[in-house]
Amino acid sequence: MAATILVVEDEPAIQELIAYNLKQAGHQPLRADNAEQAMNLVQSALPDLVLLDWMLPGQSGIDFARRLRTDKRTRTVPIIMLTARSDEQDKLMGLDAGADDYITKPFSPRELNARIKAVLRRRAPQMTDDVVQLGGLKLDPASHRISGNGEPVILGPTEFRLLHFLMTHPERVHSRTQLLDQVWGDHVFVEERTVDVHIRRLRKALEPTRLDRLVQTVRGTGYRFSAI
Amino acid sequence: MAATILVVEDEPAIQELIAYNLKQAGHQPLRADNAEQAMNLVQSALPDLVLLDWMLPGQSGIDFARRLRTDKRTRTVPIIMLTARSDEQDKLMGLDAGADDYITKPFSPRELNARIKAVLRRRAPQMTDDVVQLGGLKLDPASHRISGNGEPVILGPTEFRLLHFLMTHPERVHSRTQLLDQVWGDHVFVEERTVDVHIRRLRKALEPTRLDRLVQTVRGTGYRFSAI
DNA sequence: AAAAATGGTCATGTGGTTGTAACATTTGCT
DNA sequence: AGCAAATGTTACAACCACATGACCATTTTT
Repeated sequence: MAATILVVEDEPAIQELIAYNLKQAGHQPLRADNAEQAMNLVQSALPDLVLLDWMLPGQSGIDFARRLRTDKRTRTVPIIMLTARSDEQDKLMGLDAGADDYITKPFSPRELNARIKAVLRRRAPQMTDDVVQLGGLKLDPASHRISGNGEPVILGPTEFRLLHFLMTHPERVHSRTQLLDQVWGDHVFVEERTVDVHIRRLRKALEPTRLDRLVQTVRGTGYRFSAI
Repeated sequence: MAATILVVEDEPAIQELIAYNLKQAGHQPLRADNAEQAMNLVQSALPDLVLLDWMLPGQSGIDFARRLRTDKRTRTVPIIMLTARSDEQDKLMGLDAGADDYITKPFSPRELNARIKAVLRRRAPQMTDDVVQLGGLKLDPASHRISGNGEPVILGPTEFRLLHFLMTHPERVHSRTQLLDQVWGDHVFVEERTVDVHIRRLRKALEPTRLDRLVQTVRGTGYRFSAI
């Protein structure tokens, strides 16, 4: 897991409860009481997921969701709406505003965690700690171990994240820019060609297991992980 | 086990019965008839678990649970709700207020003990008295003794708790923050690097048995206990 | 009260990690 | 074939994370 999750909730008790549960589940909660505060936090550090209360003082939750969806940088951040009403209309509006899921209060911590995991699995699988097994390679985020054809593979931190992302998004080409955004993170200023170097290091580490062939170059476009 | 368990129950007969059973199971019961009394007890000595009656005179059980969850110091204390109703709605609200489990009256001592053990194990496996044996290391919480390959290992209190946590959560990387939360307690303000020092002390104590290799560094992420 | 144990912080050294540049090689195209 | 663009490969310097020992304050034991 270990995702950074922004909680936008004006009720202190509920905010506290949610933050506590997120921490227990291994996430890192960021808190905001209103949309403006949330916007500032998003500006400085892009969260991996947003838990957004429907009813907020000032700008409403839906408006905030729409703003997130408008900006290119924040467009892909998953959003889960928290709502007190179980009204179908609200659900539709929330989903229309770009929410990935919504939870009706009151909800149990168990349900919250389940939905967060589901959304992350769908939108950012490299954030979960599910074991990824593909083409003879096995990557276990929890124990931070990799094995290829049974043999252990040793990687540096960056190569580990890179491989994890590639394995959770296989059979599709990623441009260098996309890889920088996803693996290095937002707000990082690094040369594009640096990706090449890390791809090289990754391949080199995989060579002993002959699994370096899984990391493929697509000339003019980027790189791809393919088990086929 | 040997946990300190706070029983909040207004019915004297039931309180007595529960306290007796807890004592039989090796726990140390603290008793309170109402929320205020319970709050005082919690203030003076933090229990390892709270058994909380749903129906209380004055402040209700749920409110008390919420108060426990709000205060930083008591946030992590597991709560088991005792309820006469078997209503599904109540179950959800109890969990929402932060309860870890609930038992419907009437219940058998056996069921109570099972749930207590389960909650303690789930919430904090390192709190139970079960002997942990892994990779040639044997840690006995009850006698507070450790042996590596048959030879006794002497540890300070913090190193003991650290090793206990690591051994009950093996094959998985823990960040310094997680270790501080789990081993030191999350209301403590300590430098992250302090973890390094205690890892060092733990390793040093394990060196004579050559078992220090079980405590592994995962650069950029944290530490891992691995018997593999 | 003295002695010992414990716990947290800091300074320092070391080795791993990272980004970049420079050069080599491959690829696609005319 | 010859050329230009894209990618592979290597070397390296700066940086960062970790290990380690020392130190001091505090607590516990004697």
